[in-house]
Amino acid sequence: MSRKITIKDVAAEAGVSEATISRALNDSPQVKKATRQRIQKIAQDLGYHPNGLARSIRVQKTNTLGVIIPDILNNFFTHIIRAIEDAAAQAGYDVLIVNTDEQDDREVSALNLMLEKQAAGVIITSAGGPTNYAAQLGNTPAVFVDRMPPAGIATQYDRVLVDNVRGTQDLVTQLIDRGAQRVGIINSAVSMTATERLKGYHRALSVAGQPHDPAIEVTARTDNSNVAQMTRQLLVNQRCDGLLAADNTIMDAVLHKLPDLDLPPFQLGSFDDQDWFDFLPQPIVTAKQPIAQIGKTAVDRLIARINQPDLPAEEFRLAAKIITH
Amino acid sequence: MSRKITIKDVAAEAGVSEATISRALNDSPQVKKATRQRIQKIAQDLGYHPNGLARSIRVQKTNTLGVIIPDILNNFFTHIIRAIEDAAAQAGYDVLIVNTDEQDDREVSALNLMLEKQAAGVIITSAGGPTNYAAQLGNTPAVFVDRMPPAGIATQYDRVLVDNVRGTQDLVTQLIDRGAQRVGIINSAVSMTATERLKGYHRALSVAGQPHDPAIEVTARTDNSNVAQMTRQLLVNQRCDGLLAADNTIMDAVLHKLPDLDLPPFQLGSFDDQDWFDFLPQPIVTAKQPIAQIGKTAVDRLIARINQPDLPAEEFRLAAKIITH
DNA sequence: GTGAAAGCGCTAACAT
DNA sequence: ATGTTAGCGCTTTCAC
Repeated sequence: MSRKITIKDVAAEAGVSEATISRALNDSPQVKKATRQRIQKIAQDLGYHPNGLARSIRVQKTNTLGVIIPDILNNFFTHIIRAIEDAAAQAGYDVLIVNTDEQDDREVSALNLMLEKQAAGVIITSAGGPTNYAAQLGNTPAVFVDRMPPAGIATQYDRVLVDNVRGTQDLVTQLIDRGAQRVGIINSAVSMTATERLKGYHRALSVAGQPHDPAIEVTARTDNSNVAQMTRQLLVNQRCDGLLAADNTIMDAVLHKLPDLDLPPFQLGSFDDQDWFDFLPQPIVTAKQPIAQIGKTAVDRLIARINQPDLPAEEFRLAAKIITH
Repeated sequence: MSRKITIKDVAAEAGVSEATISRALNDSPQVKKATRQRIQKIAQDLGYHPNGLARSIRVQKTNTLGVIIPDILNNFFTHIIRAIEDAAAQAGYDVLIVNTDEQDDREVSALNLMLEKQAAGVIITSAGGPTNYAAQLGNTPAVFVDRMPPAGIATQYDRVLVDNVRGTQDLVTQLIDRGAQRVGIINSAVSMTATERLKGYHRALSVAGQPHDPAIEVTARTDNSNVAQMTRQLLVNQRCDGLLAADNTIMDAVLHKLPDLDLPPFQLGSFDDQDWFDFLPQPIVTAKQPIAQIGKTAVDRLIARINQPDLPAEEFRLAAKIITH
């Protein structure tokens, strides 16, 4: 098996120094055009691919952004990934994605991997557990997206996320406008998200002059294993005529349960949108996050911070849009 | 901003040579236990993370597998990614995923990126266009998954994919068993996949003693822009009482069109499964691919080839499973 | 059991 | 316009 082609091989073949090869391949203006073309052809013919690791080590920087994702099977996050990839590519960065499956220890490994690969910065959407970000990250630039780190340290980092309070308020208001008198909520297991979405829910009720009832405010487990039971609880026992699922995975679990129940008409709402909601047998209202914009904002901010590390930490809140399927 | 901590800093702090640090951190048996523990503590305290790029360059290998995906928004491929990540992690490899959005030029860039990052091997599920794999890859180990390279060169590489002929045959047979007398097919734009799925379709018809009719065998564009019109064509104009979508993206487009049409009952079938098919207003039969197994097979084979480059190229065919939602 | 020195592939001063 | 040299951070002989 032929050894890997290096710049040395190209230099030997072309009869010039390695430095000239390097210059020619990097389009340095100071190498003669004829030489450059000759060298590029030789490199091509030899099947030469520069060793990016060696390059990165020499120039002391990479063009890699690390991205930590809690659940790659979740449609919301695949859209995030795509938006991040696009924005990153446009800025000349490549992306190292790691899926943690909502496991804290995998988040720690993911971060380690990214640091070892010398990521220029990281985008974190996992933030489940007790990871000590400050200690792990050192001074690697980081932006948190969607899921936030613990309150104490959140303000040290840039954050990009949807306006949960407003989005949920608008969503619940819409359910009420459509006739719901008693809207139950199955909230998210992610703490800050849950707090904000609950707040929006309460606001909508207050504005509509409807009472709060703790009995119809329940919280899903991370794996949604209790959602089926809660769905029955709210729609049957508690006689809710409106149900809000605080994210798309919860809604999925709710939908799986509904056929078992024999229910009078009720209003259904979900934070996060899915294309296939169009196919459901009953209408559904969603708060659709501006995912592309979230991804782009995160990347732009991260790159800004890479280039200028002492920017003040900022929070970016983007508006959700109410959609009726 | 504090400079990045290197092995040199740890050596200075510990009062030993860099070589000893390296040995200690790599659990070399020849370093005294006390020394090792002392060094590991110092490294920890300093927030030292080894530079993986430098390491890779020195040992002349990486533990990175490149993965090229045509459409990260497609549920099928996110499952593939997850299976690959899991199998790779288990074998001590990390994964570099690049999404090409079905664009040939992005596939070429993706491959270049992987070669520059010195990927130990690549898994390719894109294979859309005229990429010259042999020239691009050189002797980088590669495994093709799901989408195959052009016929001429396919046999030079390992391939992992579902048994399309059998899967489609079983699927169509199921539709016929459920009462369909005239099953139309909207085939995939991916050529080899299409050929095989058409073959399975024909076989099922032959076994059932039903005639072939080219008028009800149509092909979707890559972007599915013609699927809506074809759906009407088959179900209305051609009066099919059965419709097979040859992949999940086609089925999605079909489902979006159905509400516009006012149809007598008919049988619906789809290659590829989706969880949310459960929620559809009418039953649907699918051929579910063994995705986890496909991913694991691909990774295992790739790693085998990395360790033993002159293995003969092989094809792995895995059976799909018929599911009725 | 530990240190000194070389070198992986590349680029950037500094020469010429 | 091109060559020479040094060195990025790490591991691995080869000494001791």
